[in-house]
Amino acid sequence: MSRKQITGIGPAPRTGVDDSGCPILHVDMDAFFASVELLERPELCGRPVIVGSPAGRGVVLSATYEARAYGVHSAMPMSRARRVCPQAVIIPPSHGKYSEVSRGVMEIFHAITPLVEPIASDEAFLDVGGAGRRLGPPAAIAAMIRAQVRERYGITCSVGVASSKFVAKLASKQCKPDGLLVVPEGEVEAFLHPLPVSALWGVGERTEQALVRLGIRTVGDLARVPPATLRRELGQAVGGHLAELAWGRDERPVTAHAPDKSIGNEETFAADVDDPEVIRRELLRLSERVAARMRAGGHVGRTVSVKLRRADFTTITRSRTLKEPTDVAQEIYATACELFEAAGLERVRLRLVGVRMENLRPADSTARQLSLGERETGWREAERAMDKAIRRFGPDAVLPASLVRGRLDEMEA
DNA sequence: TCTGGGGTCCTCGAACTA
DNA sequence: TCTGTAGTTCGAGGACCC
Repeated sequence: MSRKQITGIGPAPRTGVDDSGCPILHVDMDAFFASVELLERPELCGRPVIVGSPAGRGVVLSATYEARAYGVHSAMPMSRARRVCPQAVIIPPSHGKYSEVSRGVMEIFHAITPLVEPIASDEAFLDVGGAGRRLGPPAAIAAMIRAQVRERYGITCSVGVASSKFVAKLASKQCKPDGLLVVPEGEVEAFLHPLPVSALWGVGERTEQALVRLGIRTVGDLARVPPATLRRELGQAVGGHLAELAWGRDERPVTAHAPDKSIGNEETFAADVDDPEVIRRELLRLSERVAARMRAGGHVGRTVSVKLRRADFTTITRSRTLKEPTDVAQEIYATACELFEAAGLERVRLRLVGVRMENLRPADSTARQLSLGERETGWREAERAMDKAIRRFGPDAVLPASLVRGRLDEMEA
């Protein structure tokens, strides 16, 4: 196979790489959070560094390649990470810093094409099909992006260049860290088929197990199975999707503005909790956070969903669709409490609670119906006033009374 | 060997509606 | 009016992603 891996930050890749049918770029920052931390602490370069909560329950958010060499990976429980790599320097996360760098990197992308689809703070798809005349072929644009990110922020990224999002994503993963990989249109199958099925987007632990039971271990194995068999074994959507991906077929366009579908917050307690009062207080805190985010984003939502995770990690969700959409924390909280009570988990030890709003729509497209007897001013206006105070004086400027009481209880304890 | 937090999407059964 | 059917919506849970 003749796919070309180009590493380093040269101005344009050498000739011979056929990137003509490859307008899609997937840019993925290397060990993003850890790299940002090293900018402030250059003395740690070359040492194993883990970003994650140093105490309590938590998982690894990011790790340098030196830490990964010991088997540390993201989402690994911190307690285990400390055990496999005791010499690692552990840095608590500072999300504000990462957001700032992320915004800057996204600006670099937007200067190249308006067709930027962010997937997370550290990766995005770009469609550079329309930028060729101005900036050159896709591989040259990819090299330029890598150079600019390194120059402006001192961190590295890897870029996959391909004819589709899915192949570009696999390509960037294959060339990590600090690499650039073009998969020419005519070589997609040769690139894909030797890869393990777990490399495919949408194949996690469960699906991989199901595929292995069918004797399918590589993407090539998968490609040889009739799509009808995959649909029967894995379901219509997943089976059909994987049958297409195995041949590199992925028609999804790069979409710059995908609307939010849900907004939620959840919290894992430092120790399991079975006191319904404490849980209700947490539901209020989460409802406040969710509602504030919805108002800030100009959303209202109709479905309130509550997530409750027991001490044994089994999780249940309960949801209810309201008659009218809302962005009012008190309405969300009242529904969340009803759902919690209806779940019958009072006095059950819980490790996590969450509140999520689904069925979102723009607030300005929704004429709100006042219910019979409802005053025109109320919680909605009070919460908007709270938003203003918080913007001016900080997040602790205004709190519901029960949260203030809760905080006092914590201080006294 | 203990599992965060923020999301999306899919499946399936029940309830509802035409 | 009752019954069966088919389509749609809702709710719960699970799998997956970063």
